[in-house]
Amino acid sequence: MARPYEFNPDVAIGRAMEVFWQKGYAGTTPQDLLDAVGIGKGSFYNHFKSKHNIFELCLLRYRQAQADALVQFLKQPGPAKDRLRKALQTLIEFDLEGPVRKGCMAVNTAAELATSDVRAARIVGEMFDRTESAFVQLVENGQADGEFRRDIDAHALASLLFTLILGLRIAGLVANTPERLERAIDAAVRAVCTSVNG
Amino acid sequence: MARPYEFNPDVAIGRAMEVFWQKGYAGTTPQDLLDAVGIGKGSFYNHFKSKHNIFELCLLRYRQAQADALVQFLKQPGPAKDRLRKALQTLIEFDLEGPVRKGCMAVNTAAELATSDVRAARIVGEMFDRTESAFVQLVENGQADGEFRRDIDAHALASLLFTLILGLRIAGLVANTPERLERAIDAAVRAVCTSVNG
DNA sequence: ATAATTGTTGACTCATAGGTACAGAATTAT
DNA sequence: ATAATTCTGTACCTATGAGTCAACAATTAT
Repeated sequence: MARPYEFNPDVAIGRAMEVFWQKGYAGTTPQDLLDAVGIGKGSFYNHFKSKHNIFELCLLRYRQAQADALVQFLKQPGPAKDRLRKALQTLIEFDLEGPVRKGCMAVNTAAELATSDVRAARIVGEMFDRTESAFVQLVENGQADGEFRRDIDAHALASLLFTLILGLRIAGLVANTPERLERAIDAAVRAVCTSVNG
Repeated sequence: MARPYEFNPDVAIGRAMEVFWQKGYAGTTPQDLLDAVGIGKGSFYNHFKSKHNIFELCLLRYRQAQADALVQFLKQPGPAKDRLRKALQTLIEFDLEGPVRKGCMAVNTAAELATSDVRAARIVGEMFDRTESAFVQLVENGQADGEFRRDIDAHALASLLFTLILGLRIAGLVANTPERLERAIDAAVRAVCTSVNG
């Protein structure tokens, strides 16, 4: 019973997300968003209320997409150790592909806004919690199969691996070559898994 | 042969550094800096040229201070394993103390500016390189003494530990409790060191 | 066809970002 | 005392940030 949207809000959020992801919150201007989304200022503020509001929507979208991707990844068949290595390897390949290093939007947001934006910090914190939980699963699987060492608590190993990922994503932002990242991954997998020789 | 400064530029840089550290580059306004430094606009731009220029000075100052602190720390006597654990523990205590979570200025800068500011990225990248090198030393010591496992290359272990630190500093930004961080530290130390029972 | 409702456009606003320019103050050399 | 030099405070400037508002367009209910 009214005029319909001329744009798809979901698509708009996806486009805006890319901008925030690359430029950060403070670094993104309304004009950036208008250009990316391709609508006028009136429409923009009519639908999204404020810069901060659309930012939250973008962050939630990012979290959702990442959670899905991770679950998807962990569903794969095969030994836990292989899945771990593959996950980490895929991650740094993603982070290092292309000329522009966006890193992880959640990590970037933590660095920029954790101090000042309680709502953003909460969203990121919950995402971190969920992600770590997914790793607990992986580790428990790996321990059950004897691939991961059992002398260290599964939660502790998961925290280690998850925290390592956060570090990888920061390191990837300034890395010129993948070497450091690959060294870290290699050491992590070897340090966390039992050594099987053949 | 001219009017002397009415302020100490070194002190000014230290104050400005605190502001950038907490609010980020884009999030810091000229007014923030003037308030923190306590000088007028004319003086400010006369001495520091531009916001970006003083930011670089702050980042270099931060790097210097951190490098000194780390070297200082690694000079301490005692087993490498203890120094490692103490270093990590001290780090998260620093990051979690007080109500405001500033994190690490280099990490925050990487997250905010690595994409867009080549000069800042270089400074941060060099700082990362130096820090990792310091860890190589520690690991080699530890391996020589039989405290650290020798089946993983010292450089790889150092990369792992250094990357973990980056992750700890991100995780600390949104952590409500130190538990996750302590779990990660505990797992890391145990995964990297040989187990000595008694 | 018209009313009611909601989307769209673009002009407009106010404050601030990020600096510049310049007049005046403090110092040293002479 | 004065000149030369450099610092300091303040007014000023332009562009943009972030958003509001009013007129107009498109749709559905009746």
